[in-house]
This record gives sequence, C-alpha cells and structure tokens, in this order.
Amino acid sequence: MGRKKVELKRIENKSSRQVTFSKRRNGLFKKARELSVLCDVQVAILVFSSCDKLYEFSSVGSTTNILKRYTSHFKKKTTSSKDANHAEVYYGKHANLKSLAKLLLMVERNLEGPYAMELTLGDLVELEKQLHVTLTHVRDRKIQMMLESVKSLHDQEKMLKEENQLLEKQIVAMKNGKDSDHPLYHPPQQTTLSLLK
Amino acid sequence: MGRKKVELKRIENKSSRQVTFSKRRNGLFKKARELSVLCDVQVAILVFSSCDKLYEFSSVGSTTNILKRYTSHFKKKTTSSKDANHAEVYYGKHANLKSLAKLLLMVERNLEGPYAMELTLGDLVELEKQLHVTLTHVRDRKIQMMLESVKSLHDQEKMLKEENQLLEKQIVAMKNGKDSDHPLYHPPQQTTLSLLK
DNA sequence: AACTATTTATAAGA
DNA sequence: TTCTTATAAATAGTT
Repeated sequence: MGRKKVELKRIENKSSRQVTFSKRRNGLFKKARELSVLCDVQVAILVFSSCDKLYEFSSVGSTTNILKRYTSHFKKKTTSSKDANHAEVYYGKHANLKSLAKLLLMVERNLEGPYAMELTLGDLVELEKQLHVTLTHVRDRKIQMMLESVKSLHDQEKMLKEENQLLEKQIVAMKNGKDSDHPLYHPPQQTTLSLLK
Repeated sequence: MGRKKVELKRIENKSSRQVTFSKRRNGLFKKARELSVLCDVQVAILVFSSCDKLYEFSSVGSTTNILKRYTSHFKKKTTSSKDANHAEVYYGKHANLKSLAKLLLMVERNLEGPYAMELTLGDLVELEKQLHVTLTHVRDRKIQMMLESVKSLHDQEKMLKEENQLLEKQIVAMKNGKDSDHPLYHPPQQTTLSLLK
C-alpha cells in the first residue's frame, strides 16, 4: 500500500529499513489497539529490533503483568496471618464503605497497573472466593432493604387510605351538623416512611 | 477501510464481533509477519479472547523464546537500576491486598451480624457495583495466569520431546560405533521447567 | 466464504 | 524528521 508494491523480503538499505520499521511498527500497534477495543480482547505485542531494542504494546496495563508470573508465580505465601492482624489494626475501627471502596480501587489499580503484584494463582483464587461471598451478602442485604422499602410503601399507602376514609367520614358528619360527638382525627407523627429517606 | 467508517468501540453484536475478530486477527498477524521480514526484527503477539482462548503469533520458532528474551531484557533493566524503593512499594501493595481480604470478612460479619453497618440502599448499590468490578478483574487476572501456566507446560513438553529425539539419535549413532567424532549431547542446564517448579 | 465499495496504511518523494 | 500524495492493502457490509 504505497507508491509501489513492495517485495516481502528484508529491506537491504539500512535507513529505509529504519523508516519502514518506524512506520509499520506504529501501524501494527494501532491495529492491535483497534482489535482490542472493537473485539473486546487483550492483546500484547513484543518487538525486538536487530540492535536488541525492545518495543512493546499491551492493551492491558502492562506486558509485564502477563509475563511476571515467570518469576513470581510460584513464590510461597509465608506471612498471611501477620498481614491479616496488621489489617485489623488499621481498619478495624473504620470498617466503613470508604475504606473498603479505597481498597477495592487499589486492588484494581494493582491488577492492571505497571507493577505486577506478587500474587500467586492461589492468592487470586482465594481473593475471588472472598469477593464473591461478600458480593453475595451485599446483594442479599440490598434486596432485603428493597423489600423492606416496598413493604413500607405499601404499609404507608394503606395507612394513608385509612386516614382518607376517616377524614371523609368526618366531613360527611360535619355536613350533617353532627360533629360535636366526634373529635377531629390526628395522624400519627412517626411512620416507617422515614426509613426510606 | 470498508463500506463504512467504523467507530472505535466494542462491537456489541456478538456474531459480527466474532467475524471482525477473525478478520482483523489475521490482518494483524500478517502485518506482524511483514514487519518481521521487511525490517529483520522479532515479533511476538499474544491475543486473549474474552472466552479464554489464546491466539499467538511469533516470527521465530516459539513464543517462549521471545518471552524469555523479554524477561531477561526486563530483568537487566530493573536489577541494574538504582531504585531501592521498589521492594518497599511492592510490600506495601501486597500488604494492602491482605488488608482487603480481612476487610471483606469484616464487612460480611457486619452485614449479617446483629450490628448492621449504617449503609443506605444507595451505599449498597455502589458497593455492589464496586465489588462486581473488582471481582471481574480478579477473575481476569486469574484466568490470564492459568492460561500462561498451560502455555508454559505445552512449550516445555515440546522442548522435552525435541531433547528426546536428539538423545535417541545419539544412541543410534553410538550403536553404530561412530561416537568418537560426535561428542555427546548435553541438555541445557536451565529450562523453563525450573520456573514452573 | 466471496465480493466490492470504501477506508486506511504506507512507499516514495518533497 | 515530518508532510504529502499516489497507490496498495485491509476490511465493513453485503450476497
């Protein structure tokens, strides 16, 4: 795709080989990025030039992530309990949404970022289990709250309807000039509506 | 480069995404081969599809060779550089991950126990989203590592078979009584097997 | 899987 | 190096 069709063999002229390398390398990386985005896949490319220079492309955080396991994958876990206690000291009193969200963001950054974490496959399996369990519980709690909300709304609706009926009866009674025996209705001050915010 | 200009975003239709993936993957690999030949460089491409399938391209014999080269390249860079803070950063991030596991346990206890955290429905929805995202990322990373394991084992198997063939040839040669001109084959001392433990 | 109308990449020239 | 442009190549939508 140029002024002339080019034969598929090593370009002997050094400078035009260098120019072509630069152009086509960029082209290749662009194509890789497009493939990654359009088709929702992960792509990594490594290019070693003849003078031992490395050019790399990765659709995820870094190529290192993919290859880091060659050196770190089977390292042994040694200090899990110590770390856990450490965590409790730090977060025990502040086990709130904010610190959890922060930590989750940190984990995400670490999974995708330029520095691969020293996580073994076993670590990841454990973490996945734990996340799954917590996610399930959060969902359960959410659904519970939603059900409670719905129930509250129904209760509230019922209550208001009853109030309406009572008020209507009072109005009818007043129109008939017979209100002295029936004092006015006063609605309750506290209802479950407040639970819904 | 087609009937219409295509927007650079995930193709939502599954079947056309699959078709485009197939076409563009071939295109990418072709470009890589051309770059490799024309410019006399080594190229390796790894593509992980969303359904856990690995497609790879390598301008030389096996992708492992290039990955090894990459690893040693990177090692050279990092070990010779002066960054002593690296280990500390590393430890910090690792510790944070353990903290996350501990914190997740705490959140669970709070959700189920008599002392419910003061979380609104909105909080729970946000938390659920965040957990889901992190869980997805953890799963992705886990799958990536598993794929790498499988690939390494396959490469290793191939290498061992090649060694076997060489050894068998030597045995045949020895039986023919002409071994004095051909020194025994010595297998490489360091193979990727050691990395797998 | 083929077919083309178009878009995109790029070889050569400036 | 960077830009321009003629042309080759890739590919999106269609059959």
